[in-house]
Amino acid sequence: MNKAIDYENLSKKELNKIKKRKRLIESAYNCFLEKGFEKTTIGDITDGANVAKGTFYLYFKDKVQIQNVVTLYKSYGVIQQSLALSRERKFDDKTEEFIYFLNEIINYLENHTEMLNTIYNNLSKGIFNAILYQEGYEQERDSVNEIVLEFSNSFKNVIDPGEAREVLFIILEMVGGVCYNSIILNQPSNIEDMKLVLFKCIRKILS
Amino acid sequence: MNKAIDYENLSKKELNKIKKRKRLIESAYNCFLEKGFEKTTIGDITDGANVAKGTFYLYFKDKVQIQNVVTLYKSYGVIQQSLALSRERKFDDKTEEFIYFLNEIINYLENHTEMLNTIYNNLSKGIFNAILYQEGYEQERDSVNEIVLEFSNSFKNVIDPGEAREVLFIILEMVGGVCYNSIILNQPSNIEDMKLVLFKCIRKILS
Amino acid sequence: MNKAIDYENLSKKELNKIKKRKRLIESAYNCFLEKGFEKTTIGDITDGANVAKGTFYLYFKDKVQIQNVVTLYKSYGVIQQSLALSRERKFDDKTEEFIYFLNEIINYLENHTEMLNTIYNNLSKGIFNAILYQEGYEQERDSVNEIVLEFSNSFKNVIDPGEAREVLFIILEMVGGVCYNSIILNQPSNIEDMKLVLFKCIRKILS
Amino acid sequence: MNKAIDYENLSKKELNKIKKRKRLIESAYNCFLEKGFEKTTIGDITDGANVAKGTFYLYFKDKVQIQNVVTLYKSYGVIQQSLALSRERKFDDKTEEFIYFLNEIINYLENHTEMLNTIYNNLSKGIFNAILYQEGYEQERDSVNEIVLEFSNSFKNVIDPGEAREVLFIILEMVGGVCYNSIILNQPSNIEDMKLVLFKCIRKILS
DNA sequence: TATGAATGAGCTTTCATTCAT
DNA sequence: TATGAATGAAAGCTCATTCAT
Repeated sequence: MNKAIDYENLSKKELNKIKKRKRLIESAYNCFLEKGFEKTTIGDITDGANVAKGTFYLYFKDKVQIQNVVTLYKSYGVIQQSLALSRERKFDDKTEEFIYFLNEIINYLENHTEMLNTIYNNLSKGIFNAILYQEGYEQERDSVNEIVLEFSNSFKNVIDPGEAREVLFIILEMVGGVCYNSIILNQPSNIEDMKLVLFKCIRKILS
Repeated sequence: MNKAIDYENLSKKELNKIKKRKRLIESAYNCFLEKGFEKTTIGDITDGANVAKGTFYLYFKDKVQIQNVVTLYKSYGVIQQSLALSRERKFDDKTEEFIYFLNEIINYLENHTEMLNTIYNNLSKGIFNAILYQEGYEQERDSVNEIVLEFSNSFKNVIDPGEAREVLFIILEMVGGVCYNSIILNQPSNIEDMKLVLFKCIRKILS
Repeated sequence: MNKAIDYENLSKKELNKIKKRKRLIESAYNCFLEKGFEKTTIGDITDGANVAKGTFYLYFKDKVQIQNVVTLYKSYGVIQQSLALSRERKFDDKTEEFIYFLNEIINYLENHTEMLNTIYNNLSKGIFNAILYQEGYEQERDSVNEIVLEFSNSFKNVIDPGEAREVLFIILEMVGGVCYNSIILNQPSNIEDMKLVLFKCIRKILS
Repeated sequence: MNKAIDYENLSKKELNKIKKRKRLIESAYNCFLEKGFEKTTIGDITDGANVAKGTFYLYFKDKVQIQNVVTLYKSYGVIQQSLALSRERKFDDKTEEFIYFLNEIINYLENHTEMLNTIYNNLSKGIFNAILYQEGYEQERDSVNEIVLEFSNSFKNVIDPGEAREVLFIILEMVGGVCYNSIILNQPSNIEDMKLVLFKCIRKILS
């Protein structure tokens, strides 16, 4: 069982907390999209989530933390979706499945530049980096661990399981950096050209 | 005489005001680059310009106005520089000189994406649009008028001088829009491809 | 039951809020009397009420709003007091009781010209007019509604209950206008002469 | 010669200063009537007088001083006008002429309650009191001295010329106080009743 | 846990007053 | 004298954060 959170054994109370946290994250995401990070007040977020202002601080330290979580949360959504699509295809080769999975992430971001502009102009703060290892991101860390485990298992023959986590993060950081610079800034060149090189590198890493 | 402001006949006092205004604009530009628009306070701007807080309001109505002026000001800088480069080349053909001038603007923006990201993600608010005709932008308007005059003279045989201003603004708005969407968003395609089409259109307008 | 606010069923917290609001109103009243409206700062009001400056804005939108409420509040006090005195007399005739009530209001204002000068030179803004129907005056509106109800019941035989509110306000506006002009400006003549005519009119309305 | 200021021997420059001062006073008067004392800024006053802001401080110490001067100035205007009317009548009896003069002042104030409400709710600060003897009111003092001199001459048989000034001021203060309280506050009774008593007192003083 | 009233630091803005020219 | 640019104290108002209930 690789579920980090065993939803079936959670009490009603605990489920309620998780739901409330999710409502806060969704509300924050909508507010950030609508009015931007600075113009969004804690009151806006709690109003949108239908909770009292004080409740916010039971779930998040401050506005910066929920911004990070929103980024992580939305990143995680993209990754989950891309993962599902790659599994559907029932690849024989794990490497090709993984490349397909990365390609789906990139496609998604290409088609959702509004995410790259509002939330993901902090893409480097997202799932791909060190925030995860700080306090206050326990729940997100659990979610990410599932993916790490799957990656580790898939490539246990080529990647030392003790280093699988690091390799995955290096790869995702590469993807994230390339997406932001290429899609948003067109630097150093367009995303199609970048993908060719990127995937060549990744294939080498996984061989 | 196409100088809008006759700097040589200005009193010391008037020169001082222009300098102080420039200091405020430069300070605001630096602050916006460093901390972003929202995080920048009026105090930050006046500190950086070495003037008292109240002084800000002698020159600008509020933070939004100085942001617009910063954009205009920096735009104007780019345009001046591009204009100088195109003159240096001593073109025989006015159209080719103008195209070269536009190309230099585009090159500059390609190489200064930080400007496109901080100031110029409001490119449409810049030199290319209607803010100029509102109150509070008198000085900027003067600067822009010089360029309009030169354009009008260069193409008086093909463009009705009474419409020269409008034509120039249409062209600059085309350039501005293309730069923002192509360089920043890579939409609809990369800037090299866009330039070919863009210049073809402009040549037709000026023939 | 004609109590708009059921004080007995209020939680301690709600009672506290009502008390705090009252303290702010009393403090504002004292400040306005002492230093006048313009010279009074929000800080003066909150200092006098022993609360933090920010707290003011939990109860009132701005200084103009609390001024209106002070006027309403003090008006309401006068009306309550006059109402009590008229009930004490145990009139058989409702009209005479009502005239007596109005007379008490006028007597009070004659003897408290300082109120007419500080607060009530905006008498027309007081209980007698449309502010009550704007947002932000909910609590005052409740208080006034009690009086309307009593009036409506007393004269249900001569005044259509659906119009009782309007009739009462017309009468009070007459009284307010007459008091201000006659007591303060002695226009068109002194208050004793005015009262005779005024009460004659009102008796006709209620017959 | 009872002219305090010899206008014919003034240089053009000095006349100009007097005119400028008058413009400031008139502008202040208009502003105070329009927006009230507090809401009026020094800038409003100097704009209305067509002078620079700094110029204000060459003529007046601050806003309070010009308010006093406006009061004095306007008071002086009323007194001059009333004086002219009383002279026109060519009374034989100096006392009756003086009473007539006072009556004209009162009539004027009755018919210009807007002055009593804006400027003259500080009537006691006006011509009738001690401000005159402070610094910064030299020009106004000169104007008042003319009137004192005339009064002193008229009643030199009944009033010790060394006390004439004081007696006149006592009488004017009586008149001022009565006007304000009776016209504005209707206290202790209406102005017609008050006048009878007032004039009886004054006749005794001058007999 | 959840609430929302209370707080006060910190921001924007105004304007009386000064002072170099 | 006259000017008006410059100042900075002081006001209004917002909002992240705390804490008693």
